[in-house]
Amino acid sequence: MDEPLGAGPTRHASDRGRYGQLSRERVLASALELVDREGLGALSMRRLGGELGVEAMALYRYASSKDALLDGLVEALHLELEERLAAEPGGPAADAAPAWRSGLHRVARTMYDVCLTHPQAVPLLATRMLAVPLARRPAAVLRHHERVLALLAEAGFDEADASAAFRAFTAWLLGYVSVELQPMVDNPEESDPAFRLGLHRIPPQALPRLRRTAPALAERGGAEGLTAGLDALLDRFTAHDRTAR
Amino acid sequence: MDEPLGAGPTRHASDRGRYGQLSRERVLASALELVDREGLGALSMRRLGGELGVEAMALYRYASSKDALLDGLVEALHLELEERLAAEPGGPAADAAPAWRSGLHRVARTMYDVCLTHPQAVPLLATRMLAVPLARRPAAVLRHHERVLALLAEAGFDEADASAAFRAFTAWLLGYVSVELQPMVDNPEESDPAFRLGLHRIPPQALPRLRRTAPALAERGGAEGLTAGLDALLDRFTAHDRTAR
DNA sequence: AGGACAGCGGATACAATGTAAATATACGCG
DNA sequence: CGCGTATATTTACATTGTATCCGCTGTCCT
Repeated sequence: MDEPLGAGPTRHASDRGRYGQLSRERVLASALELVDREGLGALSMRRLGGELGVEAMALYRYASSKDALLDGLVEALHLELEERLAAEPGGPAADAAPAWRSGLHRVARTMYDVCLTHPQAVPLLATRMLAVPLARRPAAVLRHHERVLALLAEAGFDEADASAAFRAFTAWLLGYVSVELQPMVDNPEESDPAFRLGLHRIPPQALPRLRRTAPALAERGGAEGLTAGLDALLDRFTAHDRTAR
Repeated sequence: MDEPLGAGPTRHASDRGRYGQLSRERVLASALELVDREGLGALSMRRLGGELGVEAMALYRYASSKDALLDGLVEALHLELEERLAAEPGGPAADAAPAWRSGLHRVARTMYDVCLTHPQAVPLLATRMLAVPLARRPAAVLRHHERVLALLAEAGFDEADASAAFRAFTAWLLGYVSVELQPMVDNPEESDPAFRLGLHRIPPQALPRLRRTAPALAERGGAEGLTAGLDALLDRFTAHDRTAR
């Protein structure tokens, strides 16, 4: 850590090509990897710099602040969403559902999968993303919004209903992944689901239902639970002048 | 930063009865007030100490860490929920809905109101609260869970369905308040809703639906939107062996 | 070729934060 | 009164985000 000789601050950065190696993609990918591995709390500029073999301040060329970096992670998640959607094209639905509905299912399920891959990053979706005013959200997020709106338009919603359905879609999706994926993060190595919730040491007589239901609460609803609830919500909006379904 | 005179570190804390004034309630109330006024980012131990006329370290007697303090805020929100539920007793529902259903409506609506009063604290619900394992959550939160489970049991759900319905209830409630209340925080003084989203400077031809729908997206669904969606979700779980709706 | 130049990364510095440890103070009880 | 315990303060430190300035690297122009 000390500078033994050489009064001038020389000879440092010439140790090979640590020059053009950084890029926004590399920074964000490395940040996401770090968050996946050690959680959001481990993401600091110096730490991330260390991962990339670079000084902390170098990162500021690719994200103008830490908040901007977090927004970048939100963007990265949506880019991964787009990749996955493009990978599995999901042609005309096998089941009898209309195209717009299975389209929304596919978007929701894919987002669920993305979040399952990066559970530690989920809080960013529920907070940072919503905190950013619509127009300033990363392009990938806006494209995602646009895709959902297009599917809703395809369903024949007028503007008001589409807007309501859009908000319901977003709320349900974010709420669902938050509730479902966040608990998995904290005691990850504990396989017994009942124990993972720590239901031991709930006072025995107090809160009887909670105590009884706790094991079942540790179950996951999975992507099926997501799409099932989504259908329920969507039906509510389609059922304006016709009967549900 | 220097000590001009008086070698001994005396004469400081004798300036009147700043002694037994602190309490957990006062600390949490002051913290919540500060968050309401200036946002979560303004909540630091020193700042909060300042609000209470006390040094930062004094707070550690009432919250063992900053995270514990944030959990305390989650608790405070749920205490306020309980107060409000107790205040308006909400006897037998005026409408024809069964008691359990209007009970759930009331809980959801009241929580919505609480969040409306403290929009800056909403992110804590969606992150801190879910991150804490079930059994370690504050007592008020557990009582809230118990109440919801009791209402679901009253509805005749078996354990598995009650658990699924409980998760859906929580996910929808948290997602809804997050989506609905969080944007309101950042540009609070902007009354025109379209402008609040900053839909200006969306590229004109790109994202046409988003651009067209943006004004409608700025609308709020209000508590009605919350309960409507809740009904849709609950119906999905009641409709096991009977036809939907 | 040489030399300006723009962009990249490093070095240093600073203020703000959470918090551990030791210390001083106030209150209540014998 | 004095003693003990709960309460608050002081001091200190490591960690964080980030402003600023500087040297280095590669490119392009003449």
